[in-house]
Amino acid sequence: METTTTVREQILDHAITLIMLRGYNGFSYRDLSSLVGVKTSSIHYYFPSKDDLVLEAVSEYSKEVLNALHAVDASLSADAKLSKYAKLFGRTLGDGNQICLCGMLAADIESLPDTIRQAVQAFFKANESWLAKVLAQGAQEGTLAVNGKPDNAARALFAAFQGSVLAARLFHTKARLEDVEASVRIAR
Amino acid sequence: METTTTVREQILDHAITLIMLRGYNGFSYRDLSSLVGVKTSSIHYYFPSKDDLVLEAVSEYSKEVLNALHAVDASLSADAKLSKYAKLFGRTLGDGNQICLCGMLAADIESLPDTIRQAVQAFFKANESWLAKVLAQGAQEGTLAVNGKPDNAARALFAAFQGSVLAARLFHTKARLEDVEASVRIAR
DNA sequence: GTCTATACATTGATAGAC
DNA sequence: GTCTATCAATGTATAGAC
Repeated sequence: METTTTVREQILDHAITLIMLRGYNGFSYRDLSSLVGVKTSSIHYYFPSKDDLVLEAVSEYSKEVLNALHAVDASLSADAKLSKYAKLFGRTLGDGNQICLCGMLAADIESLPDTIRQAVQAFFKANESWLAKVLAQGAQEGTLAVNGKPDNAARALFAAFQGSVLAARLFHTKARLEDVEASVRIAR
Repeated sequence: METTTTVREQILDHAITLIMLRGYNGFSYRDLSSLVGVKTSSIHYYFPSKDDLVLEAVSEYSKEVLNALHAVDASLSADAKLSKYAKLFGRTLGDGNQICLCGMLAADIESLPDTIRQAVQAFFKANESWLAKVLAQGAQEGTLAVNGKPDNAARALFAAFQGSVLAARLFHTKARLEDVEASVRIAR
């Protein structure tokens, strides 16, 4: 099957990859130009400013991740759901030393306009709320160790995942992600 | 008392602040030039390349933070030590939307030479090992909820602190740091 | 040590031909 | 839509006078 990929889509995909690798200030239209094979002026045709491009990158990335979360089988046990989540978070790491796009942009947030901040905030909230449900389920099942209220614990857990991909890439090991998973899983 | 501050120290201090605010690719010698009041060529006199400057920034920052950790009263209870740590982590936030310098550089790590990677790794390890001791103490005292081995839990906890300062700045609230503290503190 | 002057590449962005 | 051509601004860095 032949999948048609428009130039616009290629630009956006490579932009997402580059942001996850080097951050907002670490890639340029020229980088995209050589990756996609069109001139920088053509990129400006699709995305007039860099902020336009990044905002769309956040939207696209968020859509993909949230779709993946929604696709997790609701009938699974809480600790199984958490494993899926950890795998999702670590996937990009192995392929190319990338971290979560929204975690990266959170680091770059002081260089970015408010529109992007809001989009990144929305991504954080969606993940935290998904994790809160999983933690609540895990507490009820007795499969996950939840200290305090699920909402608070979910925010702490999401932060731990964000921090752990940073460390995983820094140390070239996925073990850091497993540490986070282990910190809430009840040993059997 | 008159504290003499050399130009070199001023450059380094402002560099640390700027890295914590905008990251490696988000500040320039020109920024430092206008902050310190010397020309960029003078900055090159002290720090020939930007990487030299950043490496020294990591050393200086690490020294300060580790000194602060060492200064925490050893006779305190584990949860009191954890409070001190959280406060330490959140301090820079309030003053100017800064996050941990080494957390920021971990995000920028793909743009940096290996010397800096090693320095950032050392900072991570030192913090994780300090936290591991606190968690072990807390488990014994019954003041902290530690799931699994202290070493693993400490890495997860440090990641949570790193992630939570990102979120705290993103949402303009220190509550995210308190969530992390609450996730390990046993309610009384 | 600090400056002036400058080199030289890269950056995001625009105008206009095709 | 994609290109060529060009822009002004910014980036790190160096040479050499004082």
